[in-house]
Amino acid sequence: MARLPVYLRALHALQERGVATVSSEELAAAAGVNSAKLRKDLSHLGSYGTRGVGYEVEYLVYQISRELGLTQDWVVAIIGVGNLGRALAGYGGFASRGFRVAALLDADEAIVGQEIAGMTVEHIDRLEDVIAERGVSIAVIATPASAAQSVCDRVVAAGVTSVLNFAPVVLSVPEGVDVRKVDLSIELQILAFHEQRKAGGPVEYEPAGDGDRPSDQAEYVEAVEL
Amino acid sequence: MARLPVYLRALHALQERGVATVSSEELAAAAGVNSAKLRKDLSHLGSYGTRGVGYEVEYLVYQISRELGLTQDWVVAIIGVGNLGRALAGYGGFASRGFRVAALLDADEAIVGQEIAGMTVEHIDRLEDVIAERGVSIAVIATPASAAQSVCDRVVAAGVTSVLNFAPVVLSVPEGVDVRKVDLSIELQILAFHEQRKAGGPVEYEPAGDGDRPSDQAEYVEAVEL
DNA sequence: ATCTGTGAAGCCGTTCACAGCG
DNA sequence: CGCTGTGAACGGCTTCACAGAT
Repeated sequence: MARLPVYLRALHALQERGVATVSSEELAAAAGVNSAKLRKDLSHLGSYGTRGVGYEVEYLVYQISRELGLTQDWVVAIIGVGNLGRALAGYGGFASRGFRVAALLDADEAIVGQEIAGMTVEHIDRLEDVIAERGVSIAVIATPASAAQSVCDRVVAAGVTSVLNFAPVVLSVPEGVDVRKVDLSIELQILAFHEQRKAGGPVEYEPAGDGDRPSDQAEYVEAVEL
Repeated sequence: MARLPVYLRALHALQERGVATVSSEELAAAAGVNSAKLRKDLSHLGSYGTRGVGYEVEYLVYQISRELGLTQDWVVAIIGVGNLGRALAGYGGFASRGFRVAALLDADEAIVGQEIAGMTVEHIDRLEDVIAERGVSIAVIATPASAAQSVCDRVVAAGVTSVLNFAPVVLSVPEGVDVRKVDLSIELQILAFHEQRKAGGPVEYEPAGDGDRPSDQAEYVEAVEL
């Protein structure tokens, strides 16, 4: 359920505004989805709504948080402390959602030892030790493409089964390991593709009317290198 | 066709290794997809393969590049020069794929005027002028969540119809405008969700065997703030 | 004989529409 | 009467399997 985090964010916003109850229609609008879809998604977690009324915001926040595993803390290691790694290290959205960055690792001697976002960058040689000692369960790979697969192999060998990959390569991992990827350059390429079509470009194989509705925000992604 | 950029990357890698021809099977493996899917995707661009042989790498690279609109240059503006904006400005994967970052804009007087990745950060007040003068066609929003919607409204009003949003909000835009979003915190939440399940967590509503196959890299995304 | 291109079947997520609860 | 929860219809994407080109 990749949409639950989006609902959760919308619910948090409502909570801050002091809203106690929402209808599927309202919440769906805030999350940018169709109301039937939202109801079906929520019904998978159980019947947390009240017919004729809607959903109680606070209760729903708790249920979704629990479903997503956000009621516990997750220990994250960031590997590769280039521009992107630095940006991730300083990202405030982690702690607030139960993600604790416990290590920054890099292979570059010039970077190792630097203080970033209140943490000292450690040498990649310590990777296995750090994962074991601090109980890292999610590895964020922000290395250059060339290093990504070997870093991935090492974190997997060290027992990590969740990887967020920012390097522009397809990582191969054994069954049971989850890899998600974020690739900026692919995002831009997809935008360029649509942009080209709009600009009265040559119509290639579809008649017309692709239909980009307002809330139809695409959800594919790709990665930044370094 | 969100997979074309992935194919293209795999093809570039093959090209660098001097490979002249690939079968659908090989290319599919490199891109992390099924070979039937790959053939169907490529067949939509025309018949660029040779039966009994495979696809000519160089020719296919050209055809896909053309389809994606990468044979022309795209002018990009990055709005919000926090940690993430800086990382994006310094990202090398842009220029090589026909994306030219033509402007960095921010509202913070302390940041305006700084030199980053060879460019001077300009004040957000100049947004409309910059878009018009330099022919910006893609806007990258890397501002805090609170500023994202108003920045988005301004770039859309200025004629931009492609937006890449890193702020953790659902942007609402008029029909005809393309928004893609990258949200890191949502990525981590999805990983946490799966991780929780693996760890012998309470089985909630599915029997078992979710089946994370190796090449099944998820493709949803979400954004970093600032 | 090999590997592409593609009709046909299968599968899964989305949407519709309404029964039924509050 | 309003709004949730959900069976049923729909549509698009994926996979299969093979005809046919080289």
